[in-house]
Amino acid sequence: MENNAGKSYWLVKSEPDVFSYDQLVKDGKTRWDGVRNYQARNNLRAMQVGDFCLFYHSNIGLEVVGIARVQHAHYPDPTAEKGDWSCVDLEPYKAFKRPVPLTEIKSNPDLQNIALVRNGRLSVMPLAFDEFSTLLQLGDTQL
DNA sequence: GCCAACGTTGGC
DNA sequence: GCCAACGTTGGC
Repeated sequence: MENNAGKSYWLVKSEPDVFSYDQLVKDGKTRWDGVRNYQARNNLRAMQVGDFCLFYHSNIGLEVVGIARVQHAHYPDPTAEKGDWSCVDLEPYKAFKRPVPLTEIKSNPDLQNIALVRNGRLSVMPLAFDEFSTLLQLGDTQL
């Protein structure tokens, strides 16, 4: 494995009927825009190029389906007509061999602190390295 | 389709 | 600065 020192780990949500992980793979890259929540925005602003970002399907699927990577650090969100909003660019990194359902995350004692469990509404959230690793294991996937 | 949780707005 | 009302998100 390459040297991952200093990297941060994240999880982003997307409704797959709006934008799925498969679509990200097809497109090769996407602008993660439209975030209108300060906490989520601040998380976007903390992302650095090369950070890993788990991709969760909300509403439909309810599972973590893959890994994306920050391809471009934050810049002003061009879709924002007013206000101080940011976006980043993400690229696909690797699909999970096995999607990890929310039910499994909720029942795993090591994953009780992530915002997916604690605050169901936050769309961009940090993950501790241990949480990231646990999710990768559950997804039968390695970096 | 319902509703709980959360964030934002606006009156006072 | 408080808090009620409202809108949105997202699981169920």
